[in-house]
Amino acid sequence: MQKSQVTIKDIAQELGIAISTVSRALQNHPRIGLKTKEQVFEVAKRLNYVPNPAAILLRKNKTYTVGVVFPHLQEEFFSQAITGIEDVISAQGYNVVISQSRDKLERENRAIKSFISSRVDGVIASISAETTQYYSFKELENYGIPLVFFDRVPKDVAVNKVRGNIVEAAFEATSFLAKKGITKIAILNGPSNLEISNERLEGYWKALKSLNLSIFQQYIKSTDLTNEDTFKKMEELMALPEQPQAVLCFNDYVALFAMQSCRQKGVIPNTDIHFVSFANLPITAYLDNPPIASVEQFAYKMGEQAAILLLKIIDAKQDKTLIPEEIIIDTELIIH
Amino acid sequence: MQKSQVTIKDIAQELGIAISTVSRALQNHPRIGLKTKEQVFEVAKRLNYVPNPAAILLRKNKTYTVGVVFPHLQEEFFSQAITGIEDVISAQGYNVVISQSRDKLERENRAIKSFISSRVDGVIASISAETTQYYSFKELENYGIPLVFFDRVPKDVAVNKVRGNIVEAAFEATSFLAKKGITKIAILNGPSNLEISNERLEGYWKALKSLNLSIFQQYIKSTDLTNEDTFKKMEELMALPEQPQAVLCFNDYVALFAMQSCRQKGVIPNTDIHFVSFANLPITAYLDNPPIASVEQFAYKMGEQAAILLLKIIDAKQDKTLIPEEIIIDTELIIH
DNA sequence: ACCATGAATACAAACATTTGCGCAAATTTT
DNA sequence: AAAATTTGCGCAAATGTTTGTATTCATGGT
Repeated sequence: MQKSQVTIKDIAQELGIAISTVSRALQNHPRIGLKTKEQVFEVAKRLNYVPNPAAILLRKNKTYTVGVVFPHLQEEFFSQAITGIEDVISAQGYNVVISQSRDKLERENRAIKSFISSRVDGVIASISAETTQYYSFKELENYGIPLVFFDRVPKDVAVNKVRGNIVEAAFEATSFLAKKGITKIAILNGPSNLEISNERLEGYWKALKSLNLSIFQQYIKSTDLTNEDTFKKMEELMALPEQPQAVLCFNDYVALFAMQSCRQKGVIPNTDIHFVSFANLPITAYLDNPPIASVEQFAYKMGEQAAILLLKIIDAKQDKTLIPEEIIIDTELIIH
Repeated sequence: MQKSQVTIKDIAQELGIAISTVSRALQNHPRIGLKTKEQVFEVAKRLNYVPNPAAILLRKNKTYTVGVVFPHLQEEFFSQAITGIEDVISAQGYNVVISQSRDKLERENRAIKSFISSRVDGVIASISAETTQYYSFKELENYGIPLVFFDRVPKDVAVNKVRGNIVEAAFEATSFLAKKGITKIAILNGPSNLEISNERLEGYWKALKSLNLSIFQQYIKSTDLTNEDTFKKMEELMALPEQPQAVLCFNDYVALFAMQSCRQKGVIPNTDIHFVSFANLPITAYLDNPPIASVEQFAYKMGEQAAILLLKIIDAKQDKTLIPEEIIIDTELIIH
């Protein structure tokens, strides 16, 4: 009972017409008569015809597939984004293939290589914590595969990107703390090769500056996003002679881990040291003692926008005049 | 600089040999001379040749792609499993395309239809909370597409499945509570069309029985896994004249939400009412007050096993004598 | 009666690859 | 030295679909 062998040839034979006529009929081509079309559709349904994607792909040179490479699926920020991407993409008849870099450059490169050899129509990428050069992404460009960066984007202007308004968000978050009368504010940032880390720092810096607060170099830490390093950097902050009263964390996961680090040292999170972070993930809703505020980045919406942009580029692929686009999604500081 | 057009024809032309020779050389066919092979590989590398998957697919009728349809990516249990699947699958040169059913039957059906029309080589599925009939899955079978069920599996014996030893786990979890001297143990289960719900109930039931504890019908509740319903069912439990002292929850998410429900009513989780759950997700590591114990199901390992099984079936596809296999992964009760 | 027009359909090439078969030349066996 | 086998490679068909061009047939205008 292998139905999969039915081709347009079978339909053509059944009706005694040409293969090309069947093909055009199925595509609703205007040059095919109405009755012929009806007959074709009837037979197609009866024989349980399913078009062979390989043949279509071969002819059209299009896979109707987009690749997504993100650092982690486990992080809700990314899985929410994927949901947004999937919704948009699949509504247009495309498929999504997902790879995780696990913040390793080597895995990221492998994923992209695989995208190239499977000839995806486009790629959405959020670079790994290790990525400092963009060789693989240049390869994509060489093969003419459209690319949209997501959240973790390169500094480079000449690329398509969808990102949050992080500088503004960090400014707001820092100001929020300062307005509570807190003056000793530290930042537990991400790795500096990620532009979103620099943006956080910039917003933090601007806020302190505008409020005439002094900036201490010791209050500025970066974690490589591993739990161990986050733990260590938080300990360093606590060990300072002037322990900070608040910490602005790279994201909720960093915040949660930093808070654990606190507890181990007998420091009570959000009482002794206040935490504010980025992402505002649903899991924080389950906590009795979440960060006192978190920047909502609307991951789902960001994903949607990235997908829409990518599809737009794919559709306009022949148009070489297309210039790279940057979409910035506004954030919102949520007080818990 | 569109390199993507390089075909074996170009390589053949460059070397002045036949296309078929190039094809065989690249496949390391024994009938091709060593020097020819070397030349072919050299030119292939130089021209940056990438095989066209569409053409291969068309000839071989194989996509080197497997479809995965899971209820949610957001749930760490599933994203961990996907990581396991991805690791195994991609090591064998396959790709993974992922769809989320969001616990909706209609989305599940759509995903499977899409898998059929994109001609995936196999499917791994964890059924939605709504699934009671398996029409779509039967379709897969009709098309001869191998299928492995994962975690949320049908009762049906005649299917391939990978699942945890849930009856045993529920028995252990319930016994654990009883041994603490707790006698009034409720269960906040998942929907009854999921076999894993029934298994939990069975283990719960057996444990109470073996300990000579009585079973109260009011202590047995099912949630449809939406937060609202979980909330409601937990409230019902609390409103009972004999409030339970402990609740065995379907999974960590249900537990966390039930615990929130407690707090709203002024009931202190794990003091007034103890919680034990399934999944033992990493997020519980971030909580100050997690369920007192959780059943580790080794999602990553389960994913690996499912992928291994699926690949095995794909490889043995011609062998019609293959009988459905059931892989059971042992669980472990983790005390927090 | 003749040509132009247009509709409806047929023909065939093209897409990139695999593979059965065949044909030489080279090597081994008798 | 003839026969048999092996080695190395080319030819061409086949996979299922799309699409440019050709063909047929009828209609209508002159």
